[in-house]
Amino acid sequence: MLRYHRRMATKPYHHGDLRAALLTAAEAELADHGIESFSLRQVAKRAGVSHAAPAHHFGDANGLLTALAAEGFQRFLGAMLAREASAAGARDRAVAAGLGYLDFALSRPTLFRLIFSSRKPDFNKPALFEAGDAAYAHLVALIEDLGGGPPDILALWAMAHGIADLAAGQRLRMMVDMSDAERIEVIRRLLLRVLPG
Amino acid sequence: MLRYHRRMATKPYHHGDLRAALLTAAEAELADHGIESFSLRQVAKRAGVSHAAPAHHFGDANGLLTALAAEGFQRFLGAMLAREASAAGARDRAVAAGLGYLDFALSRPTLFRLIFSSRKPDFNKPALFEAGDAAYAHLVALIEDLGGGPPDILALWAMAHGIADLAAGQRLRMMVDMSDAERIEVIRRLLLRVLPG
DNA sequence: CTCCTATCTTGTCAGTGTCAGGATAGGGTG
DNA sequence: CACCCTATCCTGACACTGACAAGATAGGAG
Repeated sequence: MLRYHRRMATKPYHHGDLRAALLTAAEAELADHGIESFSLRQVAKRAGVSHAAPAHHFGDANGLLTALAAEGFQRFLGAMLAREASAAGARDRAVAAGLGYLDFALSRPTLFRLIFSSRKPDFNKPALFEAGDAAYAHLVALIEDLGGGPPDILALWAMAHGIADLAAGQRLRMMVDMSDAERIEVIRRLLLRVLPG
Repeated sequence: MLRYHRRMATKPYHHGDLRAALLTAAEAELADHGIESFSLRQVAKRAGVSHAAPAHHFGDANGLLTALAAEGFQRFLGAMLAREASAAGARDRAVAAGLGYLDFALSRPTLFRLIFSSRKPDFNKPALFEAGDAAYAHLVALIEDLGGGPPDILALWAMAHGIADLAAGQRLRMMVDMSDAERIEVIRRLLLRVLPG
């Protein structure tokens, strides 16, 4: 009884929404230390919970990263859709998607790496597979609206991904010196090079 | 004396060329388990040496990966040059470089990831910085031979890198079904889209 | 032959992921 | 209301990891 009241005064035994809290903590840890130094215990500590608490919600560390990757793919698609909202016509929409692709890579580089360059997430897990598939399906739809085929899909995807991945890795020194408007204009022209028609 | 002879019968105390042996062992470990599960002790075990032996040659784990990345960049440049050897003209040479870019990513995906998508290597270290710079300088030279400028450099680099990174991550299902000749022809056309002129 | 330095080993420490077993909360059943 | 049942969370333990300190060994310089 006494222990009960002392606990209630400080912190409840049951978190309430630990799963979501762990996901946000994991993303923060990922952004701070990178995927390669990712620590499950640090995530638990950041969420204010014991080191074994995540196991019940995600199984193991890869399970957490798999769930985070699935959520990341949704936000990745959201970043593209956000840019497309202010686009007129199929051609402009495809370009906007490419800009959204880059937006995501720049604003959340480690999440971008988790999604595209990590072996940790399990892509056989339905939640992640479907999230990734939805993003790809959207890309396909964009090209089909332009009357393009498989080679055009690959062209747009590779160009957008190449720019995004190099930018996420800070390999494009030439771009940090440019203003937002300049950068957008350069990327726009690059994407227009590879679009069909 | 007795211990001495027993040692010589099995394994010498001094390795002879441990530094090189550790680099090859590290690359093998990297290919087997990926960067994110890379273990310095496993590398030492594979090289048949104690777990603290690498420290003397590379300082810490990141030091080993930095040295490996520098060597990787040289082989990366070598892969491009190998393709360019059988090319006629500046235009064909730029396309060949892109094919070599992909060759490297497909034959050594984890080394490719170490070079372009990892935080572990220290790019301030001269050996690595210069190796990476040499590869970039070669790319610049290829475009300048074509009379292109900075946007054209970015265009070729982003397209080649996008294809290579997606392929290294096994994201291009459409390409595994194709023959080598088909794949080369598709990539060639993609690269020609972004070259100037 | 002696010493000196580079090289490699052994031993130890804190930190990590995962598993087993125990504690707690809250809801459903009698 | 009393009971228990399940999901949730914690504590403790184990093997593994990277890093450091101190000792052992080899081979060359003097």
